[in-house]
Formats: sequence, structure tokens, C-alpha cells
Amino acid sequence: MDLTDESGEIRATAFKEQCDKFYDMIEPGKVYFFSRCQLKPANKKFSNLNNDYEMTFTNETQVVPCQSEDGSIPQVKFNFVPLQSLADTPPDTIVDIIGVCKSATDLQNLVARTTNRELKKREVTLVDHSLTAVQVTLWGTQAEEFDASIQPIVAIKGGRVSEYNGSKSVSLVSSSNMQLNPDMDESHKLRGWFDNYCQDNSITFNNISGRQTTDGGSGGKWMLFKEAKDANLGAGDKPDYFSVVATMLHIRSSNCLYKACPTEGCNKKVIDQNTGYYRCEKCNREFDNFKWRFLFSAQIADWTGAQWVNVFHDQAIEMLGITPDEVARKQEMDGNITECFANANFQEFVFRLRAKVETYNDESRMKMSVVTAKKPDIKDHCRRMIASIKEMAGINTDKQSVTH
DNA sequence: CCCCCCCC
Repeated sequence: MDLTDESGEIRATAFKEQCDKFYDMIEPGKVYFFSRCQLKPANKKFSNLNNDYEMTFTNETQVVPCQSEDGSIPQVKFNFVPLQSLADTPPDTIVDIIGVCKSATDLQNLVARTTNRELKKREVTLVDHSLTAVQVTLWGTQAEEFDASIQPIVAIKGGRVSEYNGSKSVSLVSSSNMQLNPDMDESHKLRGWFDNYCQDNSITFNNISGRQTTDGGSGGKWMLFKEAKDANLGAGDKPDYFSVVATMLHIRSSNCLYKACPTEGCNKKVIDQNTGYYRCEKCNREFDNFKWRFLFSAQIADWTGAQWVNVFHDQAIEMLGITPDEVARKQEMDGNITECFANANFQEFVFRLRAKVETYNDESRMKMSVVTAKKPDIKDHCRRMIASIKEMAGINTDKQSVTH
């Protein structure tokens, strides 16, 4: 439950017996005295309440209805972010938003693939002054009962940003609070703006829930190495993909090349027969030549940690700016190939990485491979960092100024 | 101690 008084707000959780004990008694909108709860630091992954702490009920906890209400019950506090800012908000962030319901889909019935549970869903399109449209996903009863025909103002506290195919939407979760046509300033402003300026379909909204990909494919989340680690990436059946801007710390130069099958598209490592012939097991054939290909491990790092990654041929060429033949020639000439890595060492790249936990002999190890490595687009990189700084500093990116 | 939050 999320509690509020005139000074602020805090989340409280009751487990098991405490939950049973108080479930029927505690109702939204009513006032209670809460005593003897336990405090713990709030996990911001699940709450965006303006409080660094959360409360947990204990055996000692008492909840007593407050009978002497003076009618000035504090209202739910929202900390709205403009819809526009959701485009730069990482998935799983908890946000408060408000917008006009421009349209909504019909109620959809579907079955969750993993749990076989029957789900009811409705996608609601919200718009606001930032001329942005975003889809909000309602579930269950809220989906069933939602009436889009009146184009209500929709305020959501604690919605969850999600990402699918590179586009953002907001999904309601159990702790989310949705209010329709709430009696507050933002709501009235939106009503006036929408009714006066948006009724003739002359305004084009930037739909950030439309399919548009900014970093090369599904699941291309931006993560720091620590976040990737904490998120337990690669632990599932399928590999996880994420993007990171990281610095090349070290390239393992020994065995950074291999002799590959000359057959177009094969690339299998050949066995040197030491007879002038090279055998490819995959093609089941011997060749009198081979081609050099890159394959090495490298250590890359951002400010939260370092990571060993496997680098394959095309990505290696992209970063090093030289061909494996040049490296092989240098190796033969003087045995020192250090300078071959000069273009990449201590340089920043935008890496798209594939993470997968692999198990050999009961030992699990995270394996990461470079899917793509590109020079950073500085403008793009800066934009993302600024958004991230603002988010960390809690700076609102827009004061909901009316733009017409 | 929850924290799953669904689908394309």
C-alpha cells in the first residue's frame, strides 16, 4: 500500500499473517494511524515514490482507523513526466504520467504463453502538450471497464515503462494507480488544450510507441555492466542483448587469428596438415589455401565494471581498421603485432553485446560476444547521457509548456 | 519475505 500524509508519501508492505490481519480493514482513501512498522531502504526498481525508505509490517504493527478526520485527506501525489521523455526512459522505470486518452483498442483476450493464464488487455493511447503519443497497457478489470469514448484525462502513478522492438510504452502493474479526469491543474490544462486544439486531427503526434528502432533491433537496451550483472543477464534459455558505450582496455593478442576454410561462408577453422594442405572438417575437404580470420577476446569497460568479450571477424575489422592478413604479415615479419591494436586500444565504442550463461562441468560462466561495435555517435551519446543525468538528478525535462 | 505483471 502507498501511504500519504501532508508531508509526503511512503510505501508499506504487509506479508502473510499481517496481510490477512489488516486486509479487510485497510481501504484506499481512508485515514489510519500506523505504528511499529519496520523501515528499510526503498528499491527504486519497483517504486518511484518520493521517499528513500519503505515500511514493512511486523508482528508489533498496529493499524488504527483515524476517526477524527477533518476532511482534509491528503491527495495522491503525482510526479508527472512529460510523455516525450519516455522515449529516453530506460525500460522497467516506474513513472507517473498524465495525458488525454485520444483513442483505445477494443478489449483483447489473450492467453499468456508462459503461464497459460487468460488475460484481458486494452491499449490506450495518451497524448499531451509535448505532442507525443504513447500507448498505455491496461489489464484485467481496468482494461474491461475503461471507456475511451469520452476521451478522459488519464493520470497514472507508478506505471512501468516497457520496451518492445525498440518502441516504448507504459504498462500498468499491480502497484500502479490510475485516475480518470482527476481534479487537478494538469488535468484541466490538458482538457482545455485538447478540446480546443486537437479535435480536428490537424495535429500530428510523435508516436513513441510506434515501431521505430534506434539501436539495431529488439531488446537493444542500454545498460551499464553493473546493471547487466545485477539483471542476471543471459541466465535464461535465450541469450540477452544489450548495448553499452565502453572503452577497449585490452586485446588478447595471442591466437587472435585463425586459419579459416576458404569456402565462401564456411569460416570453419582448418587443420594445417603441414603438407601444404588444410583440411576443413565441415566441408570434409582439403584445400591448398586458407583465409585469415580474426577471433579474439578483449576486455572492455565502462565506469561500473569491466567485461571480457569475444570478438569475431567483422567486428574486429571494424574496430582495428586493419585486415587479419596485415596482422599475419606483421607477425611473420617481426613477431610484434602490438601496434596492430593501436587503433582500438583505449578507444570508446558502442557495443551491442550478446550475453549468455554457459555451463561446462557444473561451472557456470557468463559469455559475452560482440554483435556490433561502432564508433560512438557523439550527438546521440550526449543526448542519452544528458537524459540520464536529468533522470538521476530528478530534473523534469519539461514544464508542460503549451506549445501552440 | 514482494518485486510475477502477462501479449505482440
